[in-house]
Amino acid sequence: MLTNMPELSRPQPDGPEVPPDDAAAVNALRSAVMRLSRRLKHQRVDESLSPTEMSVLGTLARCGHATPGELARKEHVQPPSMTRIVAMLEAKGLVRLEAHADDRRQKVVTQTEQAEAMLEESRRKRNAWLAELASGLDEDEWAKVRAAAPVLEKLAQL
Amino acid sequence: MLTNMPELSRPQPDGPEVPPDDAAAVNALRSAVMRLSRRLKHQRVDESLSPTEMSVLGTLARCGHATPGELARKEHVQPPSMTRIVAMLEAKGLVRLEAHADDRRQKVVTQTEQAEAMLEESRRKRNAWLAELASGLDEDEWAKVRAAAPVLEKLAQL
DNA sequence: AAAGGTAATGAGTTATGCTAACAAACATGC
DNA sequence: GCATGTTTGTTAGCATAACTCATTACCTTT
Repeated sequence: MLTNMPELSRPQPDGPEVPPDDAAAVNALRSAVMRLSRRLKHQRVDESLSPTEMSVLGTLARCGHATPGELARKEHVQPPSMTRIVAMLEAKGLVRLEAHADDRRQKVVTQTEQAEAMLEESRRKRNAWLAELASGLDEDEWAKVRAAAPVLEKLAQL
Repeated sequence: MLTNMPELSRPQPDGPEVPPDDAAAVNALRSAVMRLSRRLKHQRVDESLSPTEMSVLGTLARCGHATPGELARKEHVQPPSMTRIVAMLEAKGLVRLEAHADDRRQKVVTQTEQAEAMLEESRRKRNAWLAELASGLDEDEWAKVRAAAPVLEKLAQL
């Protein structure tokens, strides 16, 4: 079923033709992403933290620090939304805002130790949720998800 | 639940609860799903149709017809939300509501030809988007996504 | 020094889900 | 046959979290 592999990575898209297999894949992907995102909303560690706020903390954990504008671009959110999110996180003591060294317009957001602890708890809860979901998949299916996860993350950043 | 897990921990059985690989995978998956869902919102064919409404149309295209309650369960949405969505779709002429044959409480939702045409245009636009995204992935990466897409769809339904 | 561009923010609006309460149609007890 | 409880869909009201537009502060270029 997955033996044939159409060539997607040709540099120039010399036609809007897309193999039907890929059309079905993107169809399934879109539907699954929308429904999964809805369910993920209910899987919060802290009820007072929205999924995007959690995602920002995750990004900060990876990047170390970032300006609000950078965060907005990474999360695909408009700058005003990020302003509110950062303000909320600061009010909860999860991030710290400092002045930018070179540009006083910008600010630098860094996570606090409290955020690190919360992320650890979040990982535990996500793992529990994962274990429950994984019981509905066989090993082969889960292997496919695991292989695709980093690619999906890259996809979300493109 | 953890005991119900299939053999997820292959080579290193000494992990704490969940193998680190899987923890990283679910981490990446969660982040990617949230961000992708946000981007998908901006990839609408018809600006006046929300992602969930599009998803309902897709479900109808697969199932042929369904009652509002069935749709609510499939989309993981509460019945009142589905009522509003169906009403919106009917107002736009994309679905038709008929009386249920056996149970006069229920209604049957079917898509119209107009919806079929819109879905076709939607596929074209999604394919264009896919082609653009695919240019950022190499062939191997895309193959992983394609293999995982059906599994993700199953995951969303569990 | 002035003009224009960029970063962050404030205010107000919109979108989209939820819960609670309700009406109509079915199912089951006597 | 009728009363009682259950299921289905709906209505109303509300909460959240995003958006757009406008404003302020700061940088950059001329």
